[in-house]
Amino acid sequence: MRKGEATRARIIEETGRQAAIKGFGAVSLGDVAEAVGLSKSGLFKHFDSKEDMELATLDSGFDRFVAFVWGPAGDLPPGRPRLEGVFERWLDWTEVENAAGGCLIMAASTELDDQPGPMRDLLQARVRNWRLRLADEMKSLRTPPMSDAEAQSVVFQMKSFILGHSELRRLLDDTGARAAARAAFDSLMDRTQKP
Amino acid sequence: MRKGEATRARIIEETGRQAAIKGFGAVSLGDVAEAVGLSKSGLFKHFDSKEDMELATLDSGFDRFVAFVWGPAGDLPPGRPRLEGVFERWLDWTEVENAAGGCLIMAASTELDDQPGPMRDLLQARVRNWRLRLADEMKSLRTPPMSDAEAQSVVFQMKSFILGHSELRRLLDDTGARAAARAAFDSLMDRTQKP
DNA sequence: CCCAAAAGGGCACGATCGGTCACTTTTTGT
DNA sequence: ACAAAAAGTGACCGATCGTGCCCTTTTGGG
Repeated sequence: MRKGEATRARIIEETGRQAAIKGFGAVSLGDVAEAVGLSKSGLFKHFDSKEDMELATLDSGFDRFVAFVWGPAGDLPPGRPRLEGVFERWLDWTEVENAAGGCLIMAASTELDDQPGPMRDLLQARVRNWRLRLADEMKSLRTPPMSDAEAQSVVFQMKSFILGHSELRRLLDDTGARAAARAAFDSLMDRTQKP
Repeated sequence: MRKGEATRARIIEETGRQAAIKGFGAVSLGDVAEAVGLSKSGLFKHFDSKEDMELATLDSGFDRFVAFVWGPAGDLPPGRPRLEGVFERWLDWTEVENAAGGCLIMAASTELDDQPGPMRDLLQARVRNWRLRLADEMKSLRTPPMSDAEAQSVVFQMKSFILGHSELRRLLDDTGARAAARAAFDSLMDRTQKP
């Protein structure tokens, strides 16, 4: 049962890559099967249906995202250094690590936000959880800690700059995207830290 | 030749609606034809191909966007009042005017940013143009006017808050999305106006 | 009213869609 | 080494995909 897991992982990886480019709705089983060197029917030994495959891809994609972005930041001291590390890795995630299609989660968010179902539910739950983690970290920026409402407001702006950076970089081919995002985030941190 | 134009407009409207929800790649001619009460072959009397239809939809969608968001702001005095009007209408556009699937342009931006072709080219050109218009307006916030670089930085943040608002509202079902976006934008305008 | 042009329907095409089934090959635990 | 379980194949299903062709209906200008 070892071989199967490896194949399953390869399928998930390939599905994620294609979904980030074309969107989940435009990914076909045939394309994935061919890219991964399997027959279409071979896919069904690892997933019950296309939706099952998509759910596994989204869930695993989120795991990889959190590990990539938060992982290295765990070594940094809490508060601003850690938040800056997270922001930097987040930028890396969209423009370096996923050079082909950008961030799968971001693509899925705008694709699925108006389509009720298990995919949207999963996405919503995990994004909410991620924002909570960020908000918690925000509080340690000040003593005494800021209110939940203020922390959420800062998280909102942080995420906004990530989204803005992605558009600037991926759609508008603006090489200054990273600098723009970093400047906006630094200013936000300055304002948040001091009264 | 009057009747045809009306039908063409209905097709474009329906295509835009569906594309905002499912993405352009997942819109089928059959679905559009049925929704507007035509046969599939009837569509081809108005468009040469599916891509032709999509291009017309995106172009027309952008026209409607600019008319809706910028139109009413033309009556407001230049500078901050006008920019606040634009921002407010922009929020309306994503959550009120397009209640079903949100902003078509935003959906298309994340879907097409990694797919080279005429659709991406059109989108890129029109988004760039829109940002230039905003940047021009930004300059009249201060005397003497701010630099191009600074104006672009403010536009970047403004657009970021629009994107952040959309995610908060449409994916996370957060009713405080509008307040969060407005607060962030107000703060940005304050900082930009004063030295 | 008339008639050309525009608008639209019917139908079929090859390709591909997600998915099933029976079968063969490979891997794995013992 | 062997049998059971897992992994993978190929043929095939009904439905739908985008599109072209030919026919009928509707429309609008003279």
